[in-house]
Amino acid sequence: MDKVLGRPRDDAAGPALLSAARRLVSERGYQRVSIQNLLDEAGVGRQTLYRRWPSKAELVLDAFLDSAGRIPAVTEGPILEVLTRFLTHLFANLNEDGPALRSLMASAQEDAKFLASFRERFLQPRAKIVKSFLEQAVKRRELNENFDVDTASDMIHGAFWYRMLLGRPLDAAFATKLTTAVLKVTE
Amino acid sequence: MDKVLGRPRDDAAGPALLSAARRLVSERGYQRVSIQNLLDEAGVGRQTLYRRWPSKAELVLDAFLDSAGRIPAVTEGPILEVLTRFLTHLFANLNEDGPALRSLMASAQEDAKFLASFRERFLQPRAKIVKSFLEQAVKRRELNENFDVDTASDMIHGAFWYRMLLGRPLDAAFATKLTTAVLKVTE
Amino acid sequence: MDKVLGRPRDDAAGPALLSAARRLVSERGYQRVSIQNLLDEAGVGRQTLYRRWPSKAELVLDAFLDSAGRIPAVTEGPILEVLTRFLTHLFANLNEDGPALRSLMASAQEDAKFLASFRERFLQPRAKIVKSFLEQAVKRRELNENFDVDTASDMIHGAFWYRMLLGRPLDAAFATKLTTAVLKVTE
Amino acid sequence: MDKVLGRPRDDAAGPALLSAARRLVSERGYQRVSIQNLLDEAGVGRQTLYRRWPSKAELVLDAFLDSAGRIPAVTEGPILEVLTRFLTHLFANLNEDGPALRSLMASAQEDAKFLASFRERFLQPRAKIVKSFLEQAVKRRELNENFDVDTASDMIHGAFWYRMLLGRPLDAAFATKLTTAVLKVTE
DNA sequence: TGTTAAGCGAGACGGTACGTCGGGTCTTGAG
DNA sequence: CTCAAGACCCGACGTACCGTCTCGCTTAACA
Repeated sequence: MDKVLGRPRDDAAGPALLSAARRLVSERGYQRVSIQNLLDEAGVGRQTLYRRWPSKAELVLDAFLDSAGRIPAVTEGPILEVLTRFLTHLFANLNEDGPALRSLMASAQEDAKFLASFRERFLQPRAKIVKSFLEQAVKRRELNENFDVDTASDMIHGAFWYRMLLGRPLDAAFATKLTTAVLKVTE
Repeated sequence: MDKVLGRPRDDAAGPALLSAARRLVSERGYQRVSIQNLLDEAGVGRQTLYRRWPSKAELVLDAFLDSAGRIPAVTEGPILEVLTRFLTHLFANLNEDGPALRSLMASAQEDAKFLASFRERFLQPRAKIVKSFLEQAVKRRELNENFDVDTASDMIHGAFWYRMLLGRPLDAAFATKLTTAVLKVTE
Repeated sequence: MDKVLGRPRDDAAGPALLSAARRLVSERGYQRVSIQNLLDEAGVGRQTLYRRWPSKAELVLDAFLDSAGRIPAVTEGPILEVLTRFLTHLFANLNEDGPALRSLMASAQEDAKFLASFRERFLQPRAKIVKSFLEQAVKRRELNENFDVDTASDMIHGAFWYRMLLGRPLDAAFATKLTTAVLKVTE
Repeated sequence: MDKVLGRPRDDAAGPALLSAARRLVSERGYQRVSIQNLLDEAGVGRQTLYRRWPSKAELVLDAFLDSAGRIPAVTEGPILEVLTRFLTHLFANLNEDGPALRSLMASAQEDAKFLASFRERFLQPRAKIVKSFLEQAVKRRELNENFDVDTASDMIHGAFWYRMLLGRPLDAAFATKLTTAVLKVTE
């Protein structure tokens, strides 16, 4: 099974492209990195990239996919603390990756296929974490059973993306204000 | 004192470009409209555009600037109604202009100067309307005096931009949910 | 050696451009043919032209390089006849290619590098033919051994270019007058 | 008659443009001087130029018209001397004006109307001088009565233009060689 | 003295061409 | 079948000129 004819794929090529993407996009910004730049940096041929990703956007998405992904999703403690801690860590990571994420969101606006990828692979997983926090809090009666988890999630992610896209700072203070405001809803 | 040397600019050229931009971008989408398309549609020379706007993005921003700007900012009635009414109208207008606005937000992510324009000329004026609603409600004790107007505004605009950028629907139902959630804060 | 990395150049593209250049320049004249016209006619991309030639002038030079090059350089017979026959054929060919050659000479006046190309690749080879005729005639004592071959060549080519650049006719009659005058020098 | 309504033309504007043309074209070369450069240099409006000349080429032609025009057409002495003296002076003047004249000849190749001007106003007058030398020499039996004045003139001017257009030197030595060769014809 | 009309500098106008750049596809020979 | 290399077609971009036009002002001759 799994007959593999011909020369096997170079296992190093993919990672080389991912790290090239991370490095160059962090340095210069998404738009100012051309595909040729990535190929040169990774020492890789053109087709080798297109064999693995359909576009620059998808490659860069993969390169930054684990951004803010290693956030310790500690569930213990009151929901206010849990959420604030999560957002604080999230925001801290954005100092580095924020610019790339903004560019990815921008690319998604002109390419429906990429928007779908971006939602499914990046945004929804992060939304689910927040929703699960809230759902657990509802379950253990910390939040009212009528609490609108979906809208709350939209408001949290919306507010943070909105500020990020506008180039406004995201810090611990804002994390606190945000969670406080969202959770007050059920007070 | 406002020296007016040389042939005066053609008063019709600017509007012609603006309406060309509005028309073409609405039809085909921002990315699929080239500068040449705009020139042809407006019947105008290349320099005439570059004399007035530094980029396609700035022109299109101007073209869609009054989008959702004619929304009846009626202040009367309870804040919940006022805000819901405002957002419902706003969302209704976005069926037409939404795609263009998404493209403008995207352009702003790769061009700091344009982001500044976009914030000052488009986003902030709209944010001010919402904030003034909330401030008036605070003043007349409809909302608690500790109500965090700024964060509430970020959550409202954030949630709506977030949904729009993700291609999710913006309708009256969401307007209601959103205002309800935000205002519950002071209950 | 002669490393051949990457996709080889399309052997058809160059000839397609050359024949497009020949066809269009002959029809409309050099100035009225844009680079885009050539690309469209040849069914070729922009870079494909710029990869092969640095300018329109160089391409057109190549296209007309063999113009008047297939002239039967028959050496037999008295020098007067040889030269007259050569010039008559040369002039006959210029009905078609004259306009292009005039444009090339014009282009050469504003571009030193192109002038060098034009001299080396077009003018000097043609000058050599005439000089060799005269040198052979000197060698076989048909012309005086003091005969100034270089100046004679300048006068012949000068007279013909001068008339051509001035839009005056070049016919068999002029060929005869010219050779007669030049050769009388040693009578 | 000659009713002159309206503001009279500024007598200084024409000369200002002529001298601007002379100065700039001598410095940078014809092609690298734009019409705007000429206007700026002359401190003159666009329409003021176009009211006087139909094109840059015509203006520059006027600017360099008297080039080599002040050559002392001394008729005395043997034709060889007369002609050599004339050409030597002519060539001496070309060190300065040669580049401009080459550009004018180039412009004439793409513009039939300008070619006519250039012939009539520049080339023919100079050709006439040479022809009159030769005709006088024929009249006084210094040259054979069958001497082909027209062809000789073409060869002289042709040879000198040819060398000039090819960027080859024009000096007293060449003047001598040229006249010697041409006049040998009747020996 | 006031009117008329052309000239003036300035600069905007519609066009056209240019050379560069980037994107995604295709095609070599080598591995 | 993959690899690096690099050619292919396409099309957008911003710049630079060109020759025409239009503004408010100036300069005379005419009324």
